[in-house]
Amino acid sequence: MDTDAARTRILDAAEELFYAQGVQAVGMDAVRTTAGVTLRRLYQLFPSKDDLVEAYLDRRDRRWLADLADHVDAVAGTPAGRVLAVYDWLADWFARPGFRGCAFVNSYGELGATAPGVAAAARRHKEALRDYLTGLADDAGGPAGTGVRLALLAEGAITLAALTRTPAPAAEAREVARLLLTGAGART
Amino acid sequence: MDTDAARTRILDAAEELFYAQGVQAVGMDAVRTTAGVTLRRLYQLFPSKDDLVEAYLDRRDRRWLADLADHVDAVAGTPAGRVLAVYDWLADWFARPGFRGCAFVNSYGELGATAPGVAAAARRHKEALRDYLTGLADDAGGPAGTGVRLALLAEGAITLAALTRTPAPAAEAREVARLLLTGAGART
DNA sequence: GTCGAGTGAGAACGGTCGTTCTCACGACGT
DNA sequence: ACGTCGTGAGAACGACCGTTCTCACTCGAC
Repeated sequence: MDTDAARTRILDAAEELFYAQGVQAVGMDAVRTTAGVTLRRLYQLFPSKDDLVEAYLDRRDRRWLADLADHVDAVAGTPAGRVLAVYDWLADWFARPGFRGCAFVNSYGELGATAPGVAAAARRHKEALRDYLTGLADDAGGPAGTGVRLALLAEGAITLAALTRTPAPAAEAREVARLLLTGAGART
Repeated sequence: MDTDAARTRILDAAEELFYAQGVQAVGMDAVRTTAGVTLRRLYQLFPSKDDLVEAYLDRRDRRWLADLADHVDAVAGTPAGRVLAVYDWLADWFARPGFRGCAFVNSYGELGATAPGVAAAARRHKEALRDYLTGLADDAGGPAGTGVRLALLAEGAITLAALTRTPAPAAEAREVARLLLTGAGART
């Protein structure tokens, strides 16, 4: 098995286990077993668990935002429709088996106080989401500040969907987002 | 020292340490030292760490909601003003030193997958908040479903305030809440 | 064929954590 | 005064975790 394949398998295993159980609940041995690589190889590619955790978050950040953007781009609707498509995608995500909230929020709560790299990764992720939503809001002609409010709604929906174990918060957030775009102050 | 005083000191220490550093990062020995009780006493009152964690969450749930309700009750305004006071209180909370997001969300991310008691406590807390906000929304004459949307906004604000380390999300959430109460569909 | 470098598999190590045990001491009933 | 029971302080125990080491083995270079 070449290096790239091993890297991918390790990151796949880490993501599956860390997301489902929390970082601290998963030992390096479990990652090794799930990935099917040797412990030596694991430490060659990721010299410490911290490195592996940050690599896991980095890859998930890129993939999550790319998946979201792909879904939005697949919607050939009005700019406002593209904004609402964000919450449809969230609803899909919430309904997927194994959904357990935002990996970054979870990791931040668990490790943010002691691992600066984790805290920074979580911040970067949320900033990227806010910037993306701000772009969509601007395209849709929403009033200034709509982007951060859309992010607020998405964030609340993710957390509440995780805790209540239903995708319903996505629809609620979508409805409020619709109000923000078409309501007082907005040029529809 | 009598039993009640020891209980209080232990819960104070547990809350301070668990909230600041995460549950798994704090050993029972650290709780003992901070509380100034003997290890034997600690285990007499809380037979396992799980018990201590659940007691910590239970007490925090009650106190947090009571503090919020106290602040809302201290506002002698209109019913809609009482709703908005929730977000003013959140802004206060976000600005307090040591603020690190919602203790329940943090604990859920860390332990929810393996500790059913923690997951249940987090769910109960969020349900209680949603019910409280629904009551306020009904008093203010908001349309049906406003309560859960207010909860959505509060949740997003808490998470984003923790990650961005600014109290600004509270003001954003307040503004959207105002829109929900006075905007389309609402009987002002 | 022989040598050497790298690999696979897992044992080993140092540290920490949750929990329990030891043991000397002090308060209290008689 | 004396025995007894509960307490305080901390050592001890078993388990686990992150990380490193050992060692037999494979495979390519000369």
